[in-house]
Amino acid sequence: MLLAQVEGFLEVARRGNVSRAAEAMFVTQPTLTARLHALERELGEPLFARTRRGMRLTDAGRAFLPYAERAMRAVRDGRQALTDARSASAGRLVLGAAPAVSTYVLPALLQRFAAAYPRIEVAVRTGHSEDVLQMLLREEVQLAMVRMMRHPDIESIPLYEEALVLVVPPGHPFAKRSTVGIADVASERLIFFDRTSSYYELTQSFFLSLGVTPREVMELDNIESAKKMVERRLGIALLPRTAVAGELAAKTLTQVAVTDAPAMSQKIVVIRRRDQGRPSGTVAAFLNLVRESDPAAV
Amino acid sequence: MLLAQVEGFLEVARRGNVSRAAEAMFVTQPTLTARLHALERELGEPLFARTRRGMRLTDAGRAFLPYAERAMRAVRDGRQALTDARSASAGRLVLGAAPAVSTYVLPALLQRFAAAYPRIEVAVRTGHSEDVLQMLLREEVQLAMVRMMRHPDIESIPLYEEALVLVVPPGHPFAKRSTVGIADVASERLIFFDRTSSYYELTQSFFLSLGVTPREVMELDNIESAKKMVERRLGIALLPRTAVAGELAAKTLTQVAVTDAPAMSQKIVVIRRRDQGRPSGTVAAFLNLVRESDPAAV
DNA sequence: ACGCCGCCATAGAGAACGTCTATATCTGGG
DNA sequence: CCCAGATATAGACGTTCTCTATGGCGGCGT
Repeated sequence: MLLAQVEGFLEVARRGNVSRAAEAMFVTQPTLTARLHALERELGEPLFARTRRGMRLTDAGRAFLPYAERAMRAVRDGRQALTDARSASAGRLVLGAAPAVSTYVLPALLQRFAAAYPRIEVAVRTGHSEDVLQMLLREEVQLAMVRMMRHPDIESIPLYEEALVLVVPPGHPFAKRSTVGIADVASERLIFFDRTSSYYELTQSFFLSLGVTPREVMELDNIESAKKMVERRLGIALLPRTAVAGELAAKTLTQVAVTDAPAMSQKIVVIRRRDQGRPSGTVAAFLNLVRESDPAAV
Repeated sequence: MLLAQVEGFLEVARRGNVSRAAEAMFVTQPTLTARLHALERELGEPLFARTRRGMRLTDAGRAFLPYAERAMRAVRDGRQALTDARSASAGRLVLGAAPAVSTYVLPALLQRFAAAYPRIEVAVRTGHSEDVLQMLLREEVQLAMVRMMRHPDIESIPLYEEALVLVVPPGHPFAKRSTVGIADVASERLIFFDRTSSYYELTQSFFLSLGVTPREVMELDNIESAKKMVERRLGIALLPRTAVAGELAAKTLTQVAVTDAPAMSQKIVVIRRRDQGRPSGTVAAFLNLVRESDPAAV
């Protein structure tokens, strides 16, 4: 069965006249007649009664009519759905994100995304990078923003570089010095966050590689609490730069450069299943927005 | 767009494998590949991501999937609806009927019809034959059971012959005589029914043609009341045979033959719009039942 | 490391069928 | 009595669909 036949059936049923229907469909009358005959042959029943005045539906035709309309509407809507998806004017996007990204980077990004694509519904699932990767592989999320990881089935798009910066409370002795050495840091009371996070490992290995044993004072399970501890002068901390941008601007925290320390940072990337072809629809829309974002603004 | 393409899309989406899907659809793999390519070309977007392991839906493919399913389901259901209609295993039938038919003939007919086709929904609209004809022409009913009428746009199928019979109460002088003459009848008190009915005209013209003026006693607007009047010995009546079959059997009324009267009867037919082709579905089912009915049983 | 197997894509030939123009057939109306 | 307007039919043409055979690419097992 051809959709052209179904369409012809509907057009003729509407107009009761093959010639006019053919004209409206930009085919000749014999063509449309042939389509109707083919459809009737396939269905094994005449759909029209031929009269001198034109074509009238038979009982069978009347019975088939609503289904034909439904089928054509489904195809039409399907085309429209693809157009919508292409222009990303509507749809749904499910993102995964590591906690730091979810808390400090995504809000601004999603604000702009929602402004650009108001009809796209967005959902975010947060978890450690490894967990989010699993979500992506299970196709529970379409995109994920996590620290760079290698996996054969994913491709990565660089997002930004997340540096760990040393923050101290205002008035701290370090705040007055333009720079401090790594040895200075190790002798301070340090505040760590989230032992299960990759940042924790990063920080630890950083000190270990320098043969320095940090004087751990406190360990919090989230960044926000760690910031508060520093603000209350309970210690100093190495925190992701994006997580303290607000406090630095508000001068409730002060950043101190560590001169002899290697750059402590990890790359944050957007990852995507490699087997889903070129991005399209809502996914492409989000990636475009990410790409055209001013990296400094992130 | 071809339905074969949509079907192929669904099959491949389900199995994630062109070769298996092709096998299931009884075509070769290159054929199915071509169908998918054609569909993607027409929609202007890849629906599948080709991987080493097979075919995976892209975002666009996922967006299109529900519409494809809907379209195929509509076509499948449409086919089924036609099959149902053909076997008349389900559907709807709207009948028109003259009052006498509706009251005395249809019940038995519909009882058997409902038994044979329990899933067919039946509606009956009653009116005088002329009005029912108009309903048929306006396609408010599919079939009508009325007295025989001529109209260029309808065709008639003989149903039965409705004779007017003379009925008298038991114990009436006529009841003891094997036959009565027309003159005897005219001198009795007669009960007529429904001045607007064709039976009324038929009866009147019958007497007039014989130069006899009936002594009208009573006129009721429905047959049922007329019967009651006769039973209460208020007169005798010429009534349709089907209307008094029950009373004759129960011996609450007695039929008397009128020897010198011409047959007073009219033909009851089933009529149908001529331009609706050969009957099918529920209509054909009803006509078949009518045709195979024992005429005596009506 | 090598070859085999399973995957989809491509090429080319042949058949099928969809579409066109032109014409036939029927019927009601002027 | 012919014409207008309806659908059906015939035959030629071209597209396109489907087939067989083959290619290319990776993974997996030996």
